[in-house]
Amino acid sequence: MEYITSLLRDKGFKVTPQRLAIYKVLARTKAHPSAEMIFNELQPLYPTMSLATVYKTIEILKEIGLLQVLNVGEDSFRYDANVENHPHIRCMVCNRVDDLDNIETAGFADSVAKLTSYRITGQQFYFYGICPACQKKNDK
Amino acid sequence: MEYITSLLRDKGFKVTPQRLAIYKVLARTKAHPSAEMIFNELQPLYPTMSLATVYKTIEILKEIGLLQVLNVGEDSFRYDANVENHPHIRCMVCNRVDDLDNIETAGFADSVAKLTSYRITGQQFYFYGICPACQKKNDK
DNA sequence: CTATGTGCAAAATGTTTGCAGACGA
DNA sequence: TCGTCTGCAAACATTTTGCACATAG
Repeated sequence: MEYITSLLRDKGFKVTPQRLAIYKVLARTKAHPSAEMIFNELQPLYPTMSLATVYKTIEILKEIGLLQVLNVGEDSFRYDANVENHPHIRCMVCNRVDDLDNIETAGFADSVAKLTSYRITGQQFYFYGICPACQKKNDK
Repeated sequence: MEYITSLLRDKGFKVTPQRLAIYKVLARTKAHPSAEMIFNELQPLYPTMSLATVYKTIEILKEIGLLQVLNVGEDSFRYDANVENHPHIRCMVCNRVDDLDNIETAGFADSVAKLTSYRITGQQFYFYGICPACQKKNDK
């Protein structure tokens, strides 16, 4: 948490309560919230904050490497303060998005580079399915 | 191409010139076009076709399993008439999207299922980088 | 002939932008 | 104090919807 403060300053951005609050929401959760989810969560504490501020802050956090952007096939983007490369899985019923740690995905980039002559800069692995909770609901 | 005709009819959809034309565009290309790209390509031949028709047709083609939807991190979706599961790679400079055949991605789903208790229904692997052509341009 | 499809325009959704006043350094 | 940031409203881009007319079967 002190990290974001000095990182913002180092990169020439000002440290504001809004920016800290938005990052704190992301850092605390594993729910991979969208901009609107972040906005809603902050409403009680920061009733005057606008969605535009959320988007502008996300842009900065992405730029300084404090979050990564996810595209799980919804209309909106989701954000993850865990910037390490790891796969994600979305429940197509309740739309929750979970991390998949413990899945080995390194090594792909090299073979892709050899196969295509692309210079690889990133990767995202997404899985889709039905989460345990939604499976139970449907069984009833 | 005769396949789509009978498939549409079997599923209770009517066969129209627009639907055939849209599918033909998708079936012929490996460029993974967006709705607007499809629309633009059909403009000369079908000047009265509307974007709404493109979207409605895409919805049907997805439903009957003739296309898959891609999310390569852009604001719009892209579509692929190759419905087999295969990874994709996007050039972050020119935004072209290429197929990655010859990359083994099966086997993941099983270990994900075991690890998470999700019932897996699909997966998408995306790579990001710079394509050979754009690398050359930048070197100059 | 009838039900479904098309094309238009309007609406809905998610995101971005411009700008006046607020505030961090 | 000065330059950046916030919050608002308007603009934008993509996709969806409602409806009158057209058309496949």
